[in-house]
Amino acid sequence: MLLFVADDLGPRHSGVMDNASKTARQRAREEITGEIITAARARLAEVGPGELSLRSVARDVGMASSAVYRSFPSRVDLLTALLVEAYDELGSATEAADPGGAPRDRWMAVCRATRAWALGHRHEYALLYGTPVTGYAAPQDTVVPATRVIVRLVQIVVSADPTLPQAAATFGAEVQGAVDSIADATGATVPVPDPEVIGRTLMAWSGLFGVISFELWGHLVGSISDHDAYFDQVALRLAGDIGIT
Amino acid sequence: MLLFVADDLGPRHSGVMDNASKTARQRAREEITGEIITAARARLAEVGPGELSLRSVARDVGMASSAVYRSFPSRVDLLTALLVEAYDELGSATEAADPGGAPRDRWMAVCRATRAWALGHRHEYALLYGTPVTGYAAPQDTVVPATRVIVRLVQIVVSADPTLPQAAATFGAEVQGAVDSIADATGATVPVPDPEVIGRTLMAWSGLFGVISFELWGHLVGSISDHDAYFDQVALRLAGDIGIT
DNA sequence: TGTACATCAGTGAACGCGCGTTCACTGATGTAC
DNA sequence: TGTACATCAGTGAACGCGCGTTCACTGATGTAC
Repeated sequence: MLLFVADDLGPRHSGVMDNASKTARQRAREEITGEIITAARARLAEVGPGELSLRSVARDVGMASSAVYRSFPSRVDLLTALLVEAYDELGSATEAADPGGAPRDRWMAVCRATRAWALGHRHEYALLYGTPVTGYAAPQDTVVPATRVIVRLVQIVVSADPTLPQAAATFGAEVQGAVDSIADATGATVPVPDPEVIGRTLMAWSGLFGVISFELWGHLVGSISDHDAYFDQVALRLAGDIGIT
Repeated sequence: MLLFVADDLGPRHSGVMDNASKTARQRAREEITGEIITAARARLAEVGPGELSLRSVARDVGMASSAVYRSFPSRVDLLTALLVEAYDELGSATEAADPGGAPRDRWMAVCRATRAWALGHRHEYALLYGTPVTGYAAPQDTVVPATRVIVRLVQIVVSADPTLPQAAATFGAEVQGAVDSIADATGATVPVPDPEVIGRTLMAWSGLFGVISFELWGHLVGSISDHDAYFDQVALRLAGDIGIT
């Protein structure tokens, strides 16, 4: 997964000033930047990220297309902002859906919430997990929200049982980068999980996105009649794979 | 998965005439259509399917853009032809990679071949399994090659053991569409597998595409250091899930 | 086998479009004294 | 508190681009007699 480091995306994300000390100009600026992002996300209900045009967004907001450049230096910066927002919203949605309690219930709830968000925001999902927009490389120096869901899943797996029931440990050193990232993301407030746990969670994670993508991109059409039931069965099986029963 | 039914895509695919009875015009026509497809696929080495333009292809072939319309009535028909070619090539690649013998070896070989093809043809992979190109719905009345890989996988699973070792049967009626499709595709030359086998294979199948997509779209960057080893471990685990040990 | 007409492949110009980005501008907001 | 200048947000026109598709055309290939 791509990991991001916070970068300056304009006042909206810098968040160092309290509202009182902001000038009217700054507040107006943030507001309009917010409107642009809102309009852009609304646009994503209709078209995919590759087709999202700055001009159409400007039109929806009711301003000259050139004015958008006061908030975003280019189209890809707008896309980056959308990416960050989407990761954050997905993160919030899954965290809100986590009921606590039995690991299996937590696991299923988070999986279902992820799918529900994807179904409800297909183009934003595509922005995050679909074919990357050409000419656009998600900047290394962006944000951590990309890790929110996986971090939560790892916690659930750990809460189930740190000693995984499966036979041999199969994930080792090649997963160390993920271990480090997650340690960073959780700010070491949580014991850093074992590479084996991370490896298996990562695998379940990509399996989860496999099913969701297949459903979303129409690859189940004609094969599966009850998508909800199918998804639940897959999610259950993924849970079993990582020692949640 | 999307299933296609053969449709007329011009002389190249109709294949009813033997070469002798074709006029020079028809042969020239097929040749040029082939050149267009070849050039278009070459173009897909550079840009994604959404950015593939008819004019760029015509330029590469060295003809007027309007001439392309003699072979394809519109841009999406070109895309459809590419889709069919790509499915076919992936199908051939995986079938060629199948060594026969032990189910586990066959399974791993087919999985690795799928990944290798994806890594070597990322934009064609994206055309098949990535975010669908906007405004483009793969026509219902197209081809069967989309099923070639999954059919092969099902055969491998069946060859391993028709009575799956796993506990409860979890896939039932909702998978009947897939059972029918696969029965159609194999032309009933093979006993139609159980819904349970199909369901689990389908699940492993989407898991497979989950890992491949994650790798391809850059979601493993910074987390996994050895992509080959990681993939093998995932493929092995998927094999275990469907009773291949 | 040769001629007369019909068919079709490919050309090149054109239409109309929407795009990202730049730029000189105006008017309003902010700042220093 | 008031004035003079600097800063900045948003405008509207423009640049240059590549796109999908259409259309009247020409020359070559095919067909009927």
